[in-house]
Amino acid sequence: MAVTVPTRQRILDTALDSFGMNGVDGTSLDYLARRLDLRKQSILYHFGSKEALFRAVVDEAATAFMNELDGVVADATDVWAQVEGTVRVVFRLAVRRPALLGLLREASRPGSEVATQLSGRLSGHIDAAQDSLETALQEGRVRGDDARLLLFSLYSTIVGVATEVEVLRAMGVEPSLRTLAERRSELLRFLEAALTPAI
Amino acid sequence: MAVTVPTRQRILDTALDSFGMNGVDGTSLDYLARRLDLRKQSILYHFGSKEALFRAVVDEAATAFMNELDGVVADATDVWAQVEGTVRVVFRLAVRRPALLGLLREASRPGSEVATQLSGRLSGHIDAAQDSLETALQEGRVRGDDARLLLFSLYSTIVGVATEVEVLRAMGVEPSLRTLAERRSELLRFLEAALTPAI
DNA sequence: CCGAGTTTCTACCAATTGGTAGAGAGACTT
DNA sequence: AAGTCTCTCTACCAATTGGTAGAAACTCGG
Repeated sequence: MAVTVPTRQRILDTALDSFGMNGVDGTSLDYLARRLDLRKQSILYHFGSKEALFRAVVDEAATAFMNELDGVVADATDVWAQVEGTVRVVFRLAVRRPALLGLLREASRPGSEVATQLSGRLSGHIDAAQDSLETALQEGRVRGDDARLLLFSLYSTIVGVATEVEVLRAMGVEPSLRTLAERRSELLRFLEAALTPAI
Repeated sequence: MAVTVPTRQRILDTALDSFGMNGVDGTSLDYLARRLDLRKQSILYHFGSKEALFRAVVDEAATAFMNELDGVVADATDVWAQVEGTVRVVFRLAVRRPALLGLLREASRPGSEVATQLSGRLSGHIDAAQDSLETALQEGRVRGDDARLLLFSLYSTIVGVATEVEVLRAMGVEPSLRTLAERRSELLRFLEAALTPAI
């Protein structure tokens, strides 16, 4: 049986895709409506304005991202397993849902107004990760001083390596499933070295 | 004596600033003209189209970025000194010319058409860095396998930590000169650990 | 079958977009 | 003084932007 997706959800999905791939400014309501085989007024009926639509999409993206991470953190026994899991999740998203990562990039642009909103939605996860990193630091299982800044370095590295495909191309590596896998294992060795305490 | 900057250069500077801070789609020619106290037709006289202006700005940004890096690489005696220098340069830019880093981010967006152009302008530097990293790897002075992928990890980490201010804010760290300095030393320890060969 | 939501539509709108055509101003050469 | 070259201007333009007003379909309980 053909399950019909509610219009509101279809709009959210298509907007997430286009906002993530072409940017918010690079996406017009008319373009979205065309892709959805709708009139833009129907979009405006569901989400009063383009701004409001963007905010809803950011919320959707934050939820999707958290859901992906949730499974990982639940299974993880120690910090290193959490790092490995996060890498796995982010790289899977880079393949299956690049628009999702693109949207996070868009929403976390310096000076972005939705950034605070995004922060709020993710703060729970961030705090949890920070706590477990803090503990590992105190017990000497991980190298480093400041848990927050260490977490920040980890995040920047993982997301950067997974998403900066154009920089990679500039280095003469054509993005593909194989080079992505190589990138991933190189990244894991990199992070392991960065986190392993000096003997 | 008041040195008058040529109009063409003024346009480039203002466009670099606005493209980097608000994005290309978020910058209209009229807005640029207003900031320059000009009519947009004058902008179009100097750079046939907005596309062409963007390409010129990318070129300008690539040159500026390379000039900043040049001094560092020239003085650097070994790989670690190069890394340290690159961190210094990128962090200085994050303070003094955030728009420049913003523009590189804009130009290196996945699927960007100017990305190839940017690559071309930076390929010399990339190759040089890769070579010196390759040598260090072979001599065992640095941990790792693939010089290209290692360089890519390094770049992603450095630029990410220097520019992802909204993510940092999400972690409860308000960006300021002091926290920037802390971020920088944490990053250096992080990178040092990641690059130091196992004993 | 009927009325009340709910949803999507047509018909507009003012403002803004990037871009063209061509006039005029200033400087420099001859 | 005349002509030429460089540059900035006014005057437009068609297309597109996000958004409003209100009519037409739907769906569904009574």
